[in-house]
Amino acid sequence: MAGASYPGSMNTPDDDWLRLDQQICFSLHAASRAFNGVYRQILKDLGLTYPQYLVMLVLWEHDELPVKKLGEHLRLDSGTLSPLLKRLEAAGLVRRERSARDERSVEVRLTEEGVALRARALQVPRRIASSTGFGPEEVRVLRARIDELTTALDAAAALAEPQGGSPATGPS
Amino acid sequence: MAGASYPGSMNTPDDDWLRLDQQICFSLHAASRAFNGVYRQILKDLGLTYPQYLVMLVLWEHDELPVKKLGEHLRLDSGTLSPLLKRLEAAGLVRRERSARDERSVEVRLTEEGVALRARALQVPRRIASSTGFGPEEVRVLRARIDELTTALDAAAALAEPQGGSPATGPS
DNA sequence: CGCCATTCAATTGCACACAACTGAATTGTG
DNA sequence: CACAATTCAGTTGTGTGCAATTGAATGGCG
Repeated sequence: MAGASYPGSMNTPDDDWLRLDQQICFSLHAASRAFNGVYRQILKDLGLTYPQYLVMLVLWEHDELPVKKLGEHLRLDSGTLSPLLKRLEAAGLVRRERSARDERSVEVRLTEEGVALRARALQVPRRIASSTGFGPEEVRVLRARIDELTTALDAAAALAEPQGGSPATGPS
Repeated sequence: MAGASYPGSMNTPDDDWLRLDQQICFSLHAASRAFNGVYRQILKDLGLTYPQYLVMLVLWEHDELPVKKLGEHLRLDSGTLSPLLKRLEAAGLVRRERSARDERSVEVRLTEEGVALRARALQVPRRIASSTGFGPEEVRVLRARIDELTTALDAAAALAEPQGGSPATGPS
């Protein structure tokens, strides 16, 4: 237990880090929820939640996909996707059927209704964009920056977690 | 097909917006969860979740605060904070007591244990920062950009939602 | 062929987030 | 003072998100 002594330290004190930390992690947290809130309002017309919309975006591009692949696109696991997909199925937007070739896998496929919904969804991005006041180019730049962050964070998480890698810093 | 062309307009077509929308909203969603994942690992030692950590950050700065004020700092409502605070209380980190001056209000106050936890939390921001690989300046720039986004989104949500202020009724 | 590890989706348990509502306390108004 | 509107924390219900487990199906290996 290192007794911290710091009163006159010239290094960035831990206290300041704690404040800075609050700002970046809180900023992203708040931004995510703000986005969620705007999407919630706009998607209400379509009867979709924000994560359900994300799933539909993927399906509109792929039309048919096993749950596993869907999870890879969205970085979500079956614990999240299974109940979500059941709701989409109950809403009549998708159909789920076990693959004939591999009985473990479940194929998710759009219904006609699900395909048709895309036409109404085409307005969503424009309404979102006008909410942000950002242009296409600004959006692109910001997205690239955020993706860098995500990539770095995922890499760090992968180093700390799995059975293969032993963290040098044990919990003590 | 849906290839509606806008003769004289260089506007981004709906299809492109949909694709771009997929990327930006997914990016932010993924980044938020990636952050959550990294914090989860680091905070496990402290016995805190990420939102609980955010609450503690505020309390370490204010020491005593009514639930309402806490919610304003974090943009969270009592539906989220009440159970969260009960868990922090069960963990012995905070105490909740009805205000004497206003019986509607509940004052949240750190216990000695809660205050003491701050010393262990001082390492967290450094570990997060190293996970991102971003320097302080990069973090500042990105944060500013994200905050712009949040501000714009909140403003848009406020216009669309409230009871009195329908867009038509809005002040010109 | 039989056995075992792996791969899937689904389920369970816990913790947010948020809308909608409840109920108690306070404030504003006459 | 009485009464209605407002403020505040708490509760309920729905929908993620994730860790851990379950159970069926598959593939590899001898």
